[in-house]
Amino acid sequence: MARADDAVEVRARGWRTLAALHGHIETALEKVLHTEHDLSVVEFTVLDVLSRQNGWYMRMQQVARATALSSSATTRLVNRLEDRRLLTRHICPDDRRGIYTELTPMGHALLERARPDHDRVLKQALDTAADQPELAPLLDALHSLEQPPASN
Amino acid sequence: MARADDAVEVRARGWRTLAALHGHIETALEKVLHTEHDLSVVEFTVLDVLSRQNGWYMRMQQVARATALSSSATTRLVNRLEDRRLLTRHICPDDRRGIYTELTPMGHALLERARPDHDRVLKQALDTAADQPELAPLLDALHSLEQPPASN
DNA sequence: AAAGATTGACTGTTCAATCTTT
DNA sequence: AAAGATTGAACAGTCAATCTTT
Repeated sequence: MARADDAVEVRARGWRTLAALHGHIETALEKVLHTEHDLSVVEFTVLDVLSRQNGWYMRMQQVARATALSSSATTRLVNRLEDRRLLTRHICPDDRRGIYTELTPMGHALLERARPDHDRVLKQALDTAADQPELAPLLDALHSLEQPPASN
Repeated sequence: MARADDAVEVRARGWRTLAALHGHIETALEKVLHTEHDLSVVEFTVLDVLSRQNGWYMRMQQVARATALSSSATTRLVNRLEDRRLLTRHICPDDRRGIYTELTPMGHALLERARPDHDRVLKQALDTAADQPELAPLLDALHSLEQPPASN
């Protein structure tokens, strides 16, 4: 009975499961990135995202969206990375309100040093998650995701 | 070429997608729960988890695991909720190191007041996520999750 | 000595207010 | 006036150290 509430319950359970898996992975990544490379997960994410911009630039707002952070948190995050000489800021020439960010060679180097640890621990976290059978549908979905729209 | 790296790339893309979806939902829930009920998402989660314990009790460590929080953050979280008279602490009688927590009637009442907003915004967030076709496999997986092992 | 919980010091995040450019 | 980015104040999180109980 109470069949009408089923969809609500299913969504809530799905969300709890998603949040649990996310927390499990994030905790594992946070630990290795912080101890080995003095990077938080969101800092690694920014380096990774910026490394993918070839020939174009992201503004602060776009970085904020890519990380699900507020714009003030993004300012401070970019400050930290700039202070460590991992990226540089440029004023956007055709709209001087906008700020472009770009990885330095040091930023690229740190990212590529951190990436193997990131990838290894990500695999570990997914493997241990697979021990909980109720996560199986979610884990299956993760590796059946579409390629992002190819740029060439 | 570089076929051996494919699995690594697939996992990394899956993780980015999962994190993006998680951030999208969490931001939406955070906003409504905070403005309407002065609750953060993790505070709501604790109330929800505690409301499911009927006849037994969770210790602090279990609350910490359920929320992917450190034990010190859990202590402070439970402090906040206790200060608001939403739950009570009991010393575990057979092992006086452990602390049990239990919702008060006020805690139950707030939870049930907040739940409709939570459920409505969760549905909204999932619906707008469905506009991004690359999230489809993940969203499908969410509502095909198994029932947790029934207790009766 | 180890397990469970808490406290202190520090870092990072948010909201609201501000400053600059359009 | 609105958009983009930054700053100040308050709050929430982590790690390391501590206290109590087993």
